[in-house]
Amino acid sequence: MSNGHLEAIRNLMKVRGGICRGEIIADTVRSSKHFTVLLEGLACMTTRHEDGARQIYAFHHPGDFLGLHGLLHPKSTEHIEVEALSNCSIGTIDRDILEQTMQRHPVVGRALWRASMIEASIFRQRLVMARWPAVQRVAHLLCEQLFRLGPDNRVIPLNQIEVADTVGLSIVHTNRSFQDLRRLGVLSEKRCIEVVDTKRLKEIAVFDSRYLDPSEFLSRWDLHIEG
Amino acid sequence: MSNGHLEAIRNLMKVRGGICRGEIIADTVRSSKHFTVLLEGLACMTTRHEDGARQIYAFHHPGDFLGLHGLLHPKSTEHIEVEALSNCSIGTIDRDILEQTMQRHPVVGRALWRASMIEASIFRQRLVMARWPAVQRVAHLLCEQLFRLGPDNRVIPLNQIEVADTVGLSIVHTNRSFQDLRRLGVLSEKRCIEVVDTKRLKEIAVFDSRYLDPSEFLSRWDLHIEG
DNA sequence: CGTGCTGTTGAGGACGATCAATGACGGTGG
DNA sequence: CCACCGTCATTGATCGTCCTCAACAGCACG
Repeated sequence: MSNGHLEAIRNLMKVRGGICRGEIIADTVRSSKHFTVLLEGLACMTTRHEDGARQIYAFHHPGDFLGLHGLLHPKSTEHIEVEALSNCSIGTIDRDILEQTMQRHPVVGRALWRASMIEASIFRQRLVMARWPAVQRVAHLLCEQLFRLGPDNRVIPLNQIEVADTVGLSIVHTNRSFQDLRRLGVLSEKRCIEVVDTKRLKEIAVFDSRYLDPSEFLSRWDLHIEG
Repeated sequence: MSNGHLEAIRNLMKVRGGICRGEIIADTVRSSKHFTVLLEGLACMTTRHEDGARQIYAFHHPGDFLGLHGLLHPKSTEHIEVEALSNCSIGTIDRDILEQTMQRHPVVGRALWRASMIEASIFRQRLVMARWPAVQRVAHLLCEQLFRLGPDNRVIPLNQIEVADTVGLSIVHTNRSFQDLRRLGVLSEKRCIEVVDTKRLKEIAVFDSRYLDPSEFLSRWDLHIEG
C-alpha cells in the first residue's frame, strides 16, 4: 500500500532502524507504551505454540500499523508477537500522544479501527482458504502478497517455511505445491519465489483483491490527520 | 455476555422482533443505513459460496453488534451476511444517529472498534484450530459457545451442520467427532448438544477463554455512553 | 571446509472427504 | 390416527489429500 499517510505523522514519530530478521518488533509490553508503524522491511503477526509450531496470521508491509491487536486487548493477545522477517525500520509514537491525537481528531481513531477491520478481513479470507486444496491456498497467499507489494513486483520475499506456517500446511507439502506451480509455469525455477504468470496464478487462486480494501482507508486518514 | 450496555442505548433503538430462523438479518445494504444490535436469539456471520458450501465465521449472541464489518468496509464485505439461527429480535439505530453519537462520545466509536477486535480475535483462534484434529476443533467450539451462553448453560442451541460449517469439517466427520465426545462421556446421548462434563471438554479443547476478552469492553462502554 | 538453514525427495500411514443409504424425529394434512 | 414429508443424525465403505519420518542436496556463512 502507498505510504502517503506516513508523511503526515512522520514528525510525531521516533524512527528506529537496524532491526534484524527474527527480532520481535512488537509485543504486549511494547504495545502498551508505544504505538508502532512499520517503515521499511517485512514483518509478520505470529504466535509460537508450545510444540514449536508457528502460526503466522498476516504479513506487515511498510505503512502498516504493528501490534494493533494489543492496543485495546493487552491481556487477550499476550501470545501474539510481531516478528521481523527482514531487516526493518519502524516508527513509534508514545501511547499518550496517540491518545491525545485521537481525542483531537476522532478520525484517527477511526483510521485505526479501519485498519483492524482489514486485518479481520484477511483472517476471514484465511478461514475460507483453509478448506481449499494445498496449491490453491499457496497460490492465494502469493496473490495477496503480490498485491501488497505492488504491481511491479514479481519476487515475493518469503521462504517456503513462512508460507507453510501461514497457510497451515506442512513444509513438505508446501514444497510440493510450489513444484506444482512451477510445473504449471506460474513460478520460475529459481530458488526464490518469482511469479512469471500472474494471470494464471490469480485464476488458480480465484483471487479477488476486494477483501484487502485499499479504497477508503488512505483518503480518510490523509484528509484529517493534518487538519 | 451481559447485556448491561444495552440498557444505555435502548432508548435510541427501534426494536424489531419476530425474525425467523434462516432470515438474513444484516447485509451490506442494511448496514449502510442502520446499525444493528442483536437483542434476543442466536445469529451467525456467514458466507455462502457458489458451490453451496457455507462458511460460518462466528456466532452472535444477545448484546452483540451485527454487521460491524460492513460499517467501514461496505465494498469489501458484500458477500458476508448475518443469518438468524433461531427466532430473533434486533434493535436498530439510524446510521446518522450513530455517527452523531460517535462524534459526541468518542468512546462509543472505541467500543465498536473494540468489538471488531474481539471478532478478529475469534478469527485468529479459528485459524489456530484449523490445524487441530477434528475432535479438538469441535470441542473448542463447544467451549466457546458454553462460555458465551453463560455458566448455567449446558445445552448448546446448534446442530451438527452448523458446527461443521464453522470448524471446516464435513458433516459426516463432524458427526463422528460428536460420537467420540459422547463415548468420552463429555456429551449426553440426547439428540441435542448437551454437555455433561465441562471440565473434560475444556481439557480436550485446551480452552483458554482469554481470547474472548470480556474484561474491559463493557466497563468502558457503560462508563461513557450515558455521560 | 564444516555448520546451519532451506529446499527436495521417497515411502508409509493417518485423517478426513465423499458417496450412498438408512434411521429418527417433528410437522402437516388427509 | 396414519401417511407423508423435510430436516437432521447416523452408518459403512472407499478414496485422496496431506502428514510424518528420514535422508540428502544446495547454498550462504563463518
